[in-house]
Amino acid sequence: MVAGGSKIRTVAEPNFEEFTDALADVATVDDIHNVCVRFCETYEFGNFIYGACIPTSLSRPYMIYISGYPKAWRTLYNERHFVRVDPTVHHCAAHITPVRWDRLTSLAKENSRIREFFGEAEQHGLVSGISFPVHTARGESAMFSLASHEQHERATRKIEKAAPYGQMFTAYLHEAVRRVFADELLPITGVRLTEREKQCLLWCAEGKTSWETARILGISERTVLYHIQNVTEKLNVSSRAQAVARAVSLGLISPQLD
Amino acid sequence: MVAGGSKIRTVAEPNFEEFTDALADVATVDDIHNVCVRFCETYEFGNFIYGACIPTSLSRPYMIYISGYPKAWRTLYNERHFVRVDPTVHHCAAHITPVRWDRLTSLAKENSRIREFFGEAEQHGLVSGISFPVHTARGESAMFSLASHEQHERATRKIEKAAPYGQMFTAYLHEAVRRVFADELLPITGVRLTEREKQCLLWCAEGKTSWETARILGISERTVLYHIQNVTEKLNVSSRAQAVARAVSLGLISPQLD
DNA sequence: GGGATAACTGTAGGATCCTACAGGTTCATT
DNA sequence: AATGAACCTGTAGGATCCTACAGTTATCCC
Repeated sequence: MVAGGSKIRTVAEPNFEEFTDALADVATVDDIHNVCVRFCETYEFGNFIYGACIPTSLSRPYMIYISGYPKAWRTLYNERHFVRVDPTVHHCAAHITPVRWDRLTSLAKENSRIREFFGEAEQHGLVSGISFPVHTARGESAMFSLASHEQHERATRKIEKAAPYGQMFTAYLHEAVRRVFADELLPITGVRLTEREKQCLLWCAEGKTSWETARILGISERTVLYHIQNVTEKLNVSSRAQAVARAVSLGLISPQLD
Repeated sequence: MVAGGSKIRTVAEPNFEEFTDALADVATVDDIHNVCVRFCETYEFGNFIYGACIPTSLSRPYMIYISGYPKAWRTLYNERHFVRVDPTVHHCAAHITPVRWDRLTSLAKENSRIREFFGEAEQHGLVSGISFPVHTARGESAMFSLASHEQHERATRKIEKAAPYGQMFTAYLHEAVRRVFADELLPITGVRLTEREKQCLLWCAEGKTSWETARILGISERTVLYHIQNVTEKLNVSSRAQAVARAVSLGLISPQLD
């Protein structure tokens, strides 16, 4: 039953569980940073960066970065607003599969801003690499990139080797970050809605009026308004449409799996 | 720079790119099924199943299954509504990391329905295994499970070995499924909003009234109402709150990354 | 008993939304 | 020249929402 039509080859494989175990234990951002550094070294990359975008009950999402990139590059990146140009960010925002940077060079040919971006990155020793996206059911998105100063051709082998481990590492990494930041994020993401509040908001998101929801739940229309009002206060919003938007992106409301 | 503190060991590693390449080429569900079968065999598992839940502009999400499970088990699973009990489904709905089934047995001790579920699964040769979740920016969620008839202890080695590849395979698998179903899903997920419609809906989701949005966009309030109305027709909904819910879960509206 | 919390209900007025009617401009494609 | 798509605007009436004021009931915990 082993290996249908696939070739088997023998390579050195690092002990991956070391990293998942380590990430399960981290308590601080520094701990996480250290695990990332070790991962990076193990797979022979010079730099890494992790970034996450977490929706909140505030008007702006909460951004988290854990950087193993040169500080000069990070500064330039922010000053020049490269996040708007960076094709790895665009890929990771839309996809779930990793992207090798050499697959993005075709974009650079057409777009001068992207070409400029890659040029500047190279100046800072970020030549080849791979980026891993991850998205959660709560609408959070994150990405983890591994970078090398080597040219694409020379780095291909180690990029391919690291790919599956990087993908899985990214998932564990994000869950670890989420744990470490849990306390800090609780007030803006950990909004607790009562059962009734959820029900009323859910029916609202399904297009029902307050009167219809009242009939469905067997309570008065006034009570439905009352619950919706409590929700808008908890979510710090000013209309039921906005409440629904927040609730959906925070994962407080979700479609049935059944 | 090689391998900081991590142990290096030597194992046989299947050629993983074979699968990503194959998934990039698939055109039908059968093609996908065959790739899954090969993946399954390569990593020495007897059964697999893939399931996806895709939000639509209809009231119910679209469900897709690609099954390499025994038919008798699938039938029983549906009849008994095991999807509500199945702890792998619950894990994958909430998490982004894979879950080994032996880690879920503690739940079975406390909950008789879960215990019953695992008992029935064993009867059908599904004893040990691992499930991989994946979520997309568009609010889609999917999972891929690999199952073996062997007891947990005996299967641990191959589960650990398959884990990183399974995780990455699941991502490519889901993107392949999404491509194959693109035409079929287009009318219910591929709703196209015009630039103005998006702007109006976005400000609505940010809590602005039509009048405020009109001021922001420099148009009349009537025109904002007109665009919102077009959106509700395109999304097949009856209120702006419902339109916002659909738009957010379909990924038509998203928070700024900047 | 007091305090906190969740759930529930009523009245009322102004703000906002929804819908139906009726019309216009611009631009690209056929 | 005609068609369609996107964008734009107005009036008007009824439906619905939002908010403020003003309560009741039940439960759980200190």
